[in-house]
Amino acid sequence: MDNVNIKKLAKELNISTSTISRAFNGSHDINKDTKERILAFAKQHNFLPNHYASNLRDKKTKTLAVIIPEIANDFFSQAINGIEEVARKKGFYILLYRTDDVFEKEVSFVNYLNNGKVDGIIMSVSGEANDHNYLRQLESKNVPVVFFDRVYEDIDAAKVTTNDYESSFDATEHLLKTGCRRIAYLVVNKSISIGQVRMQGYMDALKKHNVPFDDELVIDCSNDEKVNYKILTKVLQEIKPDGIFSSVERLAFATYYVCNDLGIEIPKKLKIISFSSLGIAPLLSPALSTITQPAYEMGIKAANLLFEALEQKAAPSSNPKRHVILKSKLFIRKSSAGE
Amino acid sequence: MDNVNIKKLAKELNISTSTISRAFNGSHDINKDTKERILAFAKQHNFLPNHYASNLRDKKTKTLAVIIPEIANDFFSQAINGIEEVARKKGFYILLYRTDDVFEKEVSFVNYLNNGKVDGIIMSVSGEANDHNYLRQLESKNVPVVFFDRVYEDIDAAKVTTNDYESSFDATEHLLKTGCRRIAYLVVNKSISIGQVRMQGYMDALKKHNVPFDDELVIDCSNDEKVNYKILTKVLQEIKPDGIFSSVERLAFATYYVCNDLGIEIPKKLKIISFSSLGIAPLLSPALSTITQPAYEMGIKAANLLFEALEQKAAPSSNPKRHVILKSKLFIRKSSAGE
DNA sequence: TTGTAGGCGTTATCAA
DNA sequence: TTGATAACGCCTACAA
Repeated sequence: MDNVNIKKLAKELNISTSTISRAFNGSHDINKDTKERILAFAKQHNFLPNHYASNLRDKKTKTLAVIIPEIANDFFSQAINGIEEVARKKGFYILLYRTDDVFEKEVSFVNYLNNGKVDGIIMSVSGEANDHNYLRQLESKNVPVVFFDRVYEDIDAAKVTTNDYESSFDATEHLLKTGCRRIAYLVVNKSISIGQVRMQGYMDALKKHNVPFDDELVIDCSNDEKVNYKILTKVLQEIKPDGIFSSVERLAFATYYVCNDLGIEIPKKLKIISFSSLGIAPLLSPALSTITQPAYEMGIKAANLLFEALEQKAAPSSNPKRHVILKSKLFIRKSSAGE
Repeated sequence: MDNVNIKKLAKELNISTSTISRAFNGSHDINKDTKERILAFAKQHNFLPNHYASNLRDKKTKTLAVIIPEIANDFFSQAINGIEEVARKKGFYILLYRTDDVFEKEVSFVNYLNNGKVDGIIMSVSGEANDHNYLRQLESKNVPVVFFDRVYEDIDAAKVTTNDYESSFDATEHLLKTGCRRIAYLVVNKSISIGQVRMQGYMDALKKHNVPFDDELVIDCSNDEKVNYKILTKVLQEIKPDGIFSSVERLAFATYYVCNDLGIEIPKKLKIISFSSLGIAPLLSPALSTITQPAYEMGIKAANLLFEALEQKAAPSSNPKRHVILKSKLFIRKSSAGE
């Protein structure tokens, strides 16, 4: 009996398809013995109701999409862990998509999802001042979206972020207190909201301490490691900052490499602090000071918000579109130590 | 016009559903103008053929499952990148599942997939001397499986691994040449095949250099960081190895932490080398010597093998079940430097 | 080049 | 407690 389906099973068992269906769907309108007999026989024949057929009937996919800029990154991989955790408990599947920070990929993938492929979407975005209609179309199809970390302000969806402004302010202030006066701000994409918020914290801390803001010290980097290496080499040689506040982990690493090669001592000649979820930051040479976001918890929270929205959809009452802000932690280590 | 489907579209356009279907499936049996008119109208109404309905007809899901022990790990996240890369080009979706190295989760997830949910599976396994019938059932349903890195030898599927034996041999020999005589082998699960192969390389290198194998130096660790910390503290204090060969990145990090706390100097008092895909290994204090597997390439290769199998299924001719072995690279850094 | 119609495998409704 | 049946949305063989 190849390619078992509910009909063949029904024939074999001399029973109707509906009863079999009931056996699999936890219905109580079924005799216990019948149910057991069916499940045993089904197991023996390696049968499970076809997921796609069920979906077609129910319009529930039990699947959610996770769209993120990168996977090989401690922040995002920990966030995925959190999402996975929740999804698993709910019996949901996870569809993963990586945008490489390319806005067009994000758009094209979201558009693909616009056909009932998933029940909901969790994403960390890759664009900013763009046309976000592709997301509004999802709304119109009742596919809830939850943003985490990198969000679009103009889209009315649930959001999970961290207290980026405060953290940036504190980190910058910390560098100032250790004596830095020329603090470079490293960013990958100045224009995205998260880059802007973090920069605002940086600027306000400077202001508070009467250190003039210098445009030259805002270093716009790329996604290409080699390009970043060149940019940073030039910065360290020519602009000569005495402190680095990196809004992205990757750029802190690049700075370490450049310092190694140029023989610049950290923290003696240059102090560094960075947003980073790297677990082994204490093991770096020197140990890296970090602003560490609760990546795992953010994933958990984002998933929970999504499930709230999904359950709302079933029984709408309150507004599940909330903005949750979790706190990052500042870890001061050797890389930004004072004398 | 809410909940657009092919029928409503047909009515609106005064055209049959088949023609619309043709417009979306690259059929050539359709007038160019008609096609354009349909696609334009569909786009305007935000319509895309329902994925689940198409699948039900075609029995093709355009989806593949990736099952791995962990996500927040440089090796696996890079491998996912490779898989994603290939899948994207083929227009496939990726369903991600993490087992946490728990065999039961692997079994239960694979069983869930046994209902036409995916076209194929790529996995790195989490068990060993177990009953693998749950995988054989997939075979019987013609769902191809490709293993990478951690494989089940007894399952006849395509496999992608690295030259673990050689690498382990070389790494151990390297430690011996720098003067180590009491080299501890750190492993998470001795019994899984990859742990065994790596250990064999270790043992054979010892033998070649006439260093007796000491069972006490094989350290079986756990998945819990705290437990590992305790185990390793005890090992370093009581068994006092002069070299560490770690089969898993995580355990090398744990060793670093313990050495920091016990004040054991690396590499002076203890030399370390580890399997690891960590990009910033050179930035550790001291820089970590690594055996680095081509994680990304392994992902690419695994995905390619899977697609070969899928295409075979369509037109069976040769046997796509192959075993590809890629080479790891040894990077000798400060952590295992001689005097 | 286009249209008609049946069926993919499941489940909910209704009737028995 | 069980059974018959229609419908979910799409695609393809066949007819026109």
